[in-house]
Amino acid sequence: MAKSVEKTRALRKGAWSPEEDQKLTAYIKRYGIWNWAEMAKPAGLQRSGKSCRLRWVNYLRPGIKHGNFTKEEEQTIIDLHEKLGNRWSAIASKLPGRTDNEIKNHWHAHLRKRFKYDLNSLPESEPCQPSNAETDQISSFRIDLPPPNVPRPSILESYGSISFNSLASSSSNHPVKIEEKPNIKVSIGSLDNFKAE
DNA sequence: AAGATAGTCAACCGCACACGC
DNA sequence: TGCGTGTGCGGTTGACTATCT
Repeated sequence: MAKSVEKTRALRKGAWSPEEDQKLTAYIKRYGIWNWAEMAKPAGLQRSGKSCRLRWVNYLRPGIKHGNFTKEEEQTIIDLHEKLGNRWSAIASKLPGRTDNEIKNHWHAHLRKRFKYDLNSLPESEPCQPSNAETDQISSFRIDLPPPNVPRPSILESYGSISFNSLASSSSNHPVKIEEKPNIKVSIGSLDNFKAE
């Protein structure tokens, strides 16, 4: 399936260009997430499904906080890492807007180093809040009908209402896991179109 | 000013698991 | 029930930037 598809065309690697970001975002806004492996082509991207998913989940998804971790977030990471170990996705699920990749990076870059020198007294650091522009990205979200000749996203058929974050960060095959993700309220238009068709 | 080093973060890789057939 | 496929996850790498010498 996707593997064979991906084998047959040269896939781009490396950093994503703004154009690629725009294409992926526009495609997902319009059609939703139905199959990462098959989405790339109609979206006009020469990327693997994995690459698209990673880019979306870790960077493009609305609600992602970019910027420094607050003291509270750092403490949460420390506490959860003590309980859960290197289960970054589980830790990320407790920190809305933070991705497992970001937490993992932060841990390796900051916290492990801190633990090395001083386990108990974290140095003071100014919390850095994400800009309004970033948080304001969580606004309305419209999903139209899928393009011709592609399967419908089963996730949208199964749920009458859905949080955008759930839609964005999960596969259509694992609806149970979706509910564990932090809820970010958004409005999604045109869901009825799926049912009506 | 230029090279070396350290820090940061996006992205890739490979494995494991869930699911559908 | 086994196999193929898609997705999620954790570890790692590499590019880029900042700072130091």
